[in-house]
Amino acid sequence: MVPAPRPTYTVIAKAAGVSEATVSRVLNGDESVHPDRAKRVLEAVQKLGYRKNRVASALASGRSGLIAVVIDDDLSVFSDPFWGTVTSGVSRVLSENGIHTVLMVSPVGSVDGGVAHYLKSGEVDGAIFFVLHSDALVNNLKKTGLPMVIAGTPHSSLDIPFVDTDNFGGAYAGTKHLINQGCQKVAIITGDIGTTAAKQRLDGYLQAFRETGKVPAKGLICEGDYSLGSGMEHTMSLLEKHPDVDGIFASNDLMAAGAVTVLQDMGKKVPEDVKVVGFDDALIAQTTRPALTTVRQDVVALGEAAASLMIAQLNGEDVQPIITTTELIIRGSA
Amino acid sequence: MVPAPRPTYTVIAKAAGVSEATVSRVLNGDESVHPDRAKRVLEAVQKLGYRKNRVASALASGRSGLIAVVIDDDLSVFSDPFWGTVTSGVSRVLSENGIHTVLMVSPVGSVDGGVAHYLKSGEVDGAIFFVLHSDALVNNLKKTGLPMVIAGTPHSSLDIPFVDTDNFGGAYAGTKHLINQGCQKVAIITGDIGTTAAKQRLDGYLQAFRETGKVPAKGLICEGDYSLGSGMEHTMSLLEKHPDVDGIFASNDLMAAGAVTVLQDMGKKVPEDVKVVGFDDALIAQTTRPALTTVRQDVVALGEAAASLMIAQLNGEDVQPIITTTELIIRGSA
DNA sequence: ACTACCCGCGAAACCGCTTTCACGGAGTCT
DNA sequence: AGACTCCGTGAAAGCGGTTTCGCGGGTAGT
Repeated sequence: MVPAPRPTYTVIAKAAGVSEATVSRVLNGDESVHPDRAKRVLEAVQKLGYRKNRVASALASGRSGLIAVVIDDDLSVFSDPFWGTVTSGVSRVLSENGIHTVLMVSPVGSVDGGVAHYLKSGEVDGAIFFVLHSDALVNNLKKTGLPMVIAGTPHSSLDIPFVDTDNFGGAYAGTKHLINQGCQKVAIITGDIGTTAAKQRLDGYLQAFRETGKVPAKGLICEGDYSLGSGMEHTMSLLEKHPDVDGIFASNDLMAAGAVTVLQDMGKKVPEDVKVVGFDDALIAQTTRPALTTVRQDVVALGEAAASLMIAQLNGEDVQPIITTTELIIRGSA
Repeated sequence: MVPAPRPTYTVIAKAAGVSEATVSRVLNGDESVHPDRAKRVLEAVQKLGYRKNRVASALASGRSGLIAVVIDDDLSVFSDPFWGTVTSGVSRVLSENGIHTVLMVSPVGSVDGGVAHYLKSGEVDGAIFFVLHSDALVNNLKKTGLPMVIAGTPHSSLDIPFVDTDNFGGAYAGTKHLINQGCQKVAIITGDIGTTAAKQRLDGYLQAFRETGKVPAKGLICEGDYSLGSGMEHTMSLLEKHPDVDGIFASNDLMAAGAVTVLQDMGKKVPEDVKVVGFDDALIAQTTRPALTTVRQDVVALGEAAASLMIAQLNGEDVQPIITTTELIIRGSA
């Protein structure tokens, strides 16, 4: 069976007794059409069940109604619920504005790869980047005038709008909490230090540390990579080199969970002997025993902020970076 | 700065000394063009850095090069790493085939909602559905001839290709393992029973149970919803009503993790007093103590299978449903 | 050598919508 | 009353490809 042929402007125009140009005006919210005619058009649209062909519309207008969400990585990032959640926040806000989300999960290595081509091809009206490993592409793309938003803080200081969690403040608060609870020797297990978020969290830790008047001993700063395994390994070597560690700030909950597990395996009690603070308030924070004290970030809000920054740009508005606040959630681990 | 205007067929045709029609033929792999001319075209394309405008191409050919991934739900589903992983598998395979993925995260309630309109509008060449709560839309869409793939088993028997994990077999194996380990009273915490996967897993459990010659006591079947919280609650009430439960099969790892946590909080030892088996082999399965014995499903493969089924359909091939196998991963919890 | 056929290729129509441009009529100004 | 603006509107020219159609020349058949 042949799918029912969809009506076109020609049909609507005829039915409403106006020209196609007028139909277009009405359908695009041009105020200058006489209300009576507009009404006739709308009725015809209604009656004939007309729906605009977005492809044709895109070709003629140069606006595709599509925004790319580019995740600079492979499967591993996306299997992290974090980005899934951000993405769905983005998708929801955009679709409320009649824009669809095109997903691109791929390493964005070169300025000349497939993703770059696609973004330059004008097929999308803008791009939102997650987990940028390098600013090269974004920097290059800036010249094309493509509206962009970066989720996470860019490495270099580009004047491209971005949204990010207050990593510094969150880490500061988390570390401060450990200190306030009486910890004398607080270590940090950082995330992948190639990411700005990890650096910022480290800075927050250092800041809190400095305020105590002490200098963080070497060896208290362990460079992890956000994985469960790295949380475990670093905790283990930490206990060897610094058996008197009594506080660990982990840059995410997964590593914090790893830390708790190892600590307990090594006979340390949490939080009595060693206190642990995580970051994210992921689900896992609730399943460890004791449950994790952690720095909560509002992930959905992050996605929504990214989307709204994009919408604002598409509307030609000036935009400022958005930093979302964190909240210290106190549970059993510290 | 104005973005460099991209060359069009007109330019390429002129440069290669052929007609636009020939350029189109060459670029679409029409064999009938003389090799020499084809070569000239290709050289011109190369030299001028030509890239086809997919929008124009879509309008003229009626093929958009876009596949929709429709997730019939709100944010909650996508925050589950499971679907994020499937999605990235889909996205990768599709993009290898020059197709982009449009993401739609939205309840697909009606046959007449926004998502339905979009899918009917011809903007996408096909649709892949996740977490279908109802077959209504799919059934309706079938008439339009839109190629579709369902990830997960459809509720009714539609002849729409689907990909799914062997839920029944996995649950059967998981339950059987509990029984083989000596469990006398095995309960199940199901997933959202509105999903076919949850039903199939329940069936697998029942099958294993029946083979023991016993009938599962009422109250041993707890209707959960895949959330951590429901795993915890059901385990709690289970322990009240059936203190002698010695095995729990949870329909996913999240609930299994909740179960383990609660069991331990209530003073039960896992696996000595109660054994627990999960499903998915999600990351969380490795972070509980003891780590979860669970039924692993290959999530990436599922996404890839869905994508390849779609590609096959687009190529006009006949396709059969794909059921991917599961594997019992034995860890500490059972 | 003459007609019939096939094949590679270009001209031109077309996909469905947007947007420029110019026109006619109403309203304004002198 | 005549000249001038302003405004709503339709005709038509694109947007950048794809595809049909038919032409001209080469091959084959008789």
